[in-house]
Amino acid sequence: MNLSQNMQDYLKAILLIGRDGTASTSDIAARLEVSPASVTSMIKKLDELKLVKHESYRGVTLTHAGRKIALEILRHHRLIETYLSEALGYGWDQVHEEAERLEHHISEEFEDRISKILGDPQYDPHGDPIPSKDGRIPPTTSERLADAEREESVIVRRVSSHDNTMLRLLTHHGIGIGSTLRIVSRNEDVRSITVRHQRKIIDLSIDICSHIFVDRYVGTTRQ
Amino acid sequence: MNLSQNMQDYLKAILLIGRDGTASTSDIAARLEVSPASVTSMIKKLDELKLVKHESYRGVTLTHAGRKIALEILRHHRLIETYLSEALGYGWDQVHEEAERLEHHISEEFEDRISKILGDPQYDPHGDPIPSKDGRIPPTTSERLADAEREESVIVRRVSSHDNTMLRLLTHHGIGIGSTLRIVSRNEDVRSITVRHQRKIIDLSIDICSHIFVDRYVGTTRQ
DNA sequence: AATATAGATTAGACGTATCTAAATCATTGC
DNA sequence: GCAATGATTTAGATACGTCTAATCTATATT
Repeated sequence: MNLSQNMQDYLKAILLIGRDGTASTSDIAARLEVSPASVTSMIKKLDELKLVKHESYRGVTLTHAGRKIALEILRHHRLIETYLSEALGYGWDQVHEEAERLEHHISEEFEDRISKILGDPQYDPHGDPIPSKDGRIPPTTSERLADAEREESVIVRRVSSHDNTMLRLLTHHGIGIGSTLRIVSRNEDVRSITVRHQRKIIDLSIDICSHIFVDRYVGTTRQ
Repeated sequence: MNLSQNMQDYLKAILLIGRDGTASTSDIAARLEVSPASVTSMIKKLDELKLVKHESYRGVTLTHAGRKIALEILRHHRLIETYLSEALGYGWDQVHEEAERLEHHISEEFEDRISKILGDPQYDPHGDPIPSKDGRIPPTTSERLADAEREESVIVRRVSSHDNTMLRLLTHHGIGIGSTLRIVSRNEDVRSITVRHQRKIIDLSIDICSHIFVDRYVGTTRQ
């Protein structure tokens, strides 16, 4: 089964859209930055290949075979991001674009070797889970910093954005995966949250906070 | 200037064909395993982009701009091969295919980082020269083991083949880049050369020997 | 229940890269 | 100097992935 890079991208997009397994044409179009018409025609081909199930006007879901391929590409992506970060010294704001291209072109050999060198990591530099070879996805928090209460302490587990500016802003404040933050105040009027991080007081927009996933701090940490 | 992967492959092929700068349609077709007709139509496009100069029925040469791109791709290829070999533990018989795909998809950032990590190497795992960023090609020998005389001693500098079987055969005999060989006899009748390598007597076909480039041994070695 | 609207699909086109078959050119042998 | 041969180019077709414009469907509103 040799799929084009584009087909792989469609499958990955459908996987990542989530919506309890179903993706709409416009979801996919927005994500891949193509027209809805292009999505429809590609969906048709993927349906014929039994990689997705398409119900006209109702959305599309991955079949088992399609999901398997999507997970493999996602694994490639996140392993590559991790490798770029750990082995080549890339910043977490630089890894996405490079991985986006390379994910389609590495061999299984390459995948296995970098995974092994990295110690078979379960999370990438953004805290996103790396699917295992057999398609299992490590657990993740779905609590958003945006929903945290005043006086709470949280640990940053995942930043679900590939927006370089946002990532660099966090880096600038010294905030990364594993950072502990204390919520000083919620400023609903200006749509921001003030946090304390290593003695520094930082004001983060709700927009940013909704991309930051956290564990409530309870004295233990997940490695 | 955003070139398709295919266009890059054509430029690289023209560069590698050598023939004092000129490549014929059939040379390129053979190398890329496409029909001569496909080559003609691609050449036409590259000519319009001023990347090659095409004289109908007479062959094609790279322009300065085209050569620059071809050298960049070649640099990618050989750096990647070197990286796979040095950092990821690939054998020299495994690196070509992987590099062939990846060379089109790495960023300049990636190129720079792996080059630096490797100490800006000048030769890849097969001994082929890695073009520098400014397009210079390190020197190489053009003396073939196939032309060496009885009683001579030589040092293997380059193996100009990506044939896995051939490379594995050499590995099996412990022969690699830098190996010293003594020519025991030339066996013109059976088209082979017998060499001594670390006390072992090895019989190599002329076919293989014509892919092995050597320095005559004069007591000093090139690093 | 009828209609307005948002979303999805179809129709028809374009650009890229490939192919086969047919035609053309260049060279070499006689 | 011409014919034969081999290489090259042209012509016309196919497959892929994209687009815009037009049409159709589902659903929410009144």
